[in-house]
Amino acid sequence: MQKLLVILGPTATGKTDLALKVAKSLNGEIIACDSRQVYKDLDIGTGKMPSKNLTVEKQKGFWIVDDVKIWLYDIADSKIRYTVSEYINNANYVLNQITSSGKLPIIVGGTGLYLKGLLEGFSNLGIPENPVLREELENLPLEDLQQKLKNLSEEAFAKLNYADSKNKRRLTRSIELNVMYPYINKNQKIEVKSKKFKILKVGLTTFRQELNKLIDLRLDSRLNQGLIDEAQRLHQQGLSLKRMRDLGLEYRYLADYLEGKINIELFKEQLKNKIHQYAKRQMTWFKRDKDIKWFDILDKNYSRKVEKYIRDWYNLS
RNA sequence: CCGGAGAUGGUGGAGUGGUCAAUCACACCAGACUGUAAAUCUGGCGGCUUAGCCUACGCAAGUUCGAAUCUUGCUCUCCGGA
Repeated sequence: MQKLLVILGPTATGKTDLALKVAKSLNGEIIACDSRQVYKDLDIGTGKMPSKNLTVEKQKGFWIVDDVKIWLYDIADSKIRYTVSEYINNANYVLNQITSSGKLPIIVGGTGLYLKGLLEGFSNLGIPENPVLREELENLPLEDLQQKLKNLSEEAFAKLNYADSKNKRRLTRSIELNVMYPYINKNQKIEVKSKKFKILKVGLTTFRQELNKLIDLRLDSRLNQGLIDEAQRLHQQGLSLKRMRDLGLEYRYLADYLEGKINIELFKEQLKNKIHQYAKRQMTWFKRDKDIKWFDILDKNYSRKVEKYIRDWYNLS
């Protein structure tokens, strides 16, 4: 059976570094699984630009970093929202390419939803967003959205968990789905990668406090790499502040900074906190997946351990 | 040294006699999440033997049935004047 390696974990744990090493030794190619690295020109803030002095060659649809192909960088326009559905299509395409060339595909990323969608498939992918409906629902209060969904389907509302039943965005999507259900073919096939591939999931993490320290250091190094210049350039090229805020984390606070709402000290302080929180959310998501084999990146023998673990899996059957 | 303002929970900052363990925001902790996912949302957040009790709004002493809220003294901080 074809093998598929997945390297995942919260931000700032060195997933790509590990992937590059493994790709070299096992003749692999990397598929990024990151909801923000897909956007063209968001290089420093999304961590596409390696911090070490590695060679980088940008090509259409992929980068070559240190002689290793990394797919799914720069495939979207940062001004336009890209979503899971597109990711799954794009990633499937690339996955087939790599597989048919006989190489080892290595999925690297921290976007849990994208990864899950790719590996397990999603049943609702056939139903795209409905801009007209969304605009109509956009400014309704929570209670109205809840009522609308109940009217459409009492069952659908009941299926939402407590947190989601108060989440406008989820309610909107659920309404959207239920409006469309009568008109779609429910027998669409869901491709499930986990059945086609022999998958190894490797998780990289460490203790919260240590992780936070790494995040802080990384932010400082991104600032040195020219993070602010990058944002300024993007803004000049027409990326609105509003859109930057939607992109989250560095770009959200960069927008505040460019607008003069916060100074550099506040920028760093607030952003660091937000990235810490983000890392925590990533862990919350990944913790549920019991197939992940976790490694502590601060363990003295970390490198040796993961690399051996991966090699053993690769060489076995 | 004189005049003025103020000291509230990890932080900012409400509250000016009872319904205050104290609005709210941030931070923090935990969680959810199948088309915005770096997004969005939920719960918790003084302590405990947790339908109750204890300790708390700078410190101390008072007034009152009752004080974070009123009075007096002390300590400290900030602003203005010497």
